[in-house]
Amino acid sequence: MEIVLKGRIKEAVKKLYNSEVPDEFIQLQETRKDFRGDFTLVVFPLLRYSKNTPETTGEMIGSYLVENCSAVSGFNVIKGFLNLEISDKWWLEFFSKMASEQDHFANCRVPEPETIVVEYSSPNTNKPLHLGHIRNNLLGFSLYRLLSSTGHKVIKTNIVNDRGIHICKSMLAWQRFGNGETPESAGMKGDHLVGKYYVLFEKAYRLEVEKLILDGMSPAEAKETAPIMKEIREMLVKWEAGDKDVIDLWKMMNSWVYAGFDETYLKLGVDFDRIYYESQTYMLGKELVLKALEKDILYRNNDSSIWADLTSEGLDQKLLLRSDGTAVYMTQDLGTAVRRYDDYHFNRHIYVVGNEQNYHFQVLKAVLKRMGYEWSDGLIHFSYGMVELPEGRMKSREGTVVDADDLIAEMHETARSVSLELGKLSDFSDEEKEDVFRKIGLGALKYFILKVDPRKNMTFNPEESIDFNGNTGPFIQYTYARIKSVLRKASRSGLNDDVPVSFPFQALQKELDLIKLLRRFSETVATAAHDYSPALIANYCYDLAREFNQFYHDYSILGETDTEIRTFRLVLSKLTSEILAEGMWLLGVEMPERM
RNA sequence: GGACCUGUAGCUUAAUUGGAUAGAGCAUCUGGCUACGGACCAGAAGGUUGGGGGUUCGAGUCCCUCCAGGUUCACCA
Repeated sequence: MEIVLKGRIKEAVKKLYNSEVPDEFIQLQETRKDFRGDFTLVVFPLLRYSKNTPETTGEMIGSYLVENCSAVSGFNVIKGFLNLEISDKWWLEFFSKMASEQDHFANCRVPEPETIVVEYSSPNTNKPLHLGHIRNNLLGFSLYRLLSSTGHKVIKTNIVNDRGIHICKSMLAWQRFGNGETPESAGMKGDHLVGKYYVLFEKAYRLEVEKLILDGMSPAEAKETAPIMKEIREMLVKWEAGDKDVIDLWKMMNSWVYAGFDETYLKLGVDFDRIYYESQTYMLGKELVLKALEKDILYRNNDSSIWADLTSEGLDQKLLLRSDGTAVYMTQDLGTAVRRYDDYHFNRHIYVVGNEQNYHFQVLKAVLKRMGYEWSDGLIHFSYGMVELPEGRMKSREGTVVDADDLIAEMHETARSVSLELGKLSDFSDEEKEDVFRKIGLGALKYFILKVDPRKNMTFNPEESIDFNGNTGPFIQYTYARIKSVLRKASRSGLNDDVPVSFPFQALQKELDLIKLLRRFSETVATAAHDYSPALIANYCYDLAREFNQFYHDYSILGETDTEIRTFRLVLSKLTSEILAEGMWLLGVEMPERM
């Protein structure tokens, strides 16, 4: 519609003022609710062609459109805004077409699909997933659905940080305090068990440091010389040397963690096409660095560590290999990027990683570019804000981390108690009930996280449980369930909800509002995919659910005696439920048929 | 100190990317269930968009400058 209107407006300016207007001067937008009309043309940019007042220019273009464009039924001009009214007939025809389409994403497909790698999750194998990971996973997964819905080929990947000194910590603590404990014997999820030993290590380490300080050592020196720290370093050296005992222990404990992660991923409803392990890419990174050194892209320091000088790009010196020749974080990320390009030849590579690593990704791009990889322009850091608690950042050492599994369980529990209090689902079996509670609890959590601008830090207050009223996932799920209920009742009564070819009656305001909102779906999906913004989808779904609720309260659906009007309302309801489900699907939220 | 990000009602937040009177939810107050589901709807109250300048027909949005907060600048990952 917009395209047609824009063309006509161009035509109008040409006829009326004998000038060609560039596209960006034709600013067409949806009319605000408080004004009469459907689309609004901002006439200010056109004044240079009309050489007239905004009001007169608006009047002239408006009259032209009413005469020459059948869809435009009227207009009004307020200040410099030309509000165009689209005929009900046009809206109803549009609605019929949309309701009969099988694939609601058809209109948002991009003309040239790309291959896009999305990396998300990126856990460490020394502790369980927490609330920050939940945000990461939900954003990553939703980006995948958004981008693939617009026609791109998207590969979901994960990079597992499975090597390094932090991993050795839980291994050592398990050796020392574990007595052969396993997830089975402890009755714990594997990742939680390993996390427990990580905490035990930190405790033991702190004790040793405190003792040394008491003996008169400086804090810095104490941290360096604590015996347990020494053991850790020895263990890391053994790991890198491939010592059988250490490697076996590492493999065993990692397998526990992976089993635990898999369980959490399954509960969250996210998955991956390909998992990369740092332990398998850091060697490639080392090779790349050494090769670049030969080409004088990098330089070697006196102590034989290797650095990149990025001062000409406005960045600092960056270490790429330690003096002892071992790899750092950046080294392995260089290796991972190159390997992924070899694997997929992506057009874009999106890293879903917290904003604390903004600098890291600037450097990563710059170094790859310098090494001659032109595709590094396609690396995108999707940077999101931290999840904080009311008292500040989550600190694993202080035990203030909100555990992912615990939170999911709590949401499920809250959904259960709210539902039971409302007396719902009394005819459901226990399993059916639990499944619905799970969907609602998870829906509340996902929506709560995805509806906010990813760039912003968000605070999560564990004391106040996530709302189920207002702008929330359950509100949208509820609206969906209610529509489904109406449709069930209609089909039991043998009422028709097929798409009629035309609606020969005058539609009411709320009905038109709903149709207008439905029309915006494909446009919203396209924009959200382009801007990497699941929040846009979330807010759209909320608007739609709200609009439907108003419509629902104002007008009878099943009680309407005129067959055509009732059919129309049934189809309208059905289409709304489909679009709601599609939108929430993009966010990874499941919709219960009843709740 | 350098770089980057954020600041909108008491709280959580939106604003079609520079458009009209800044829009919602929570909390507070008022009204509405014999209609197809009240996890709802309607209404009231709540704002100097952190402050100040600038750009123009027009600024929450762009530029400058302060203020506040966060992140980062590691031979941690």
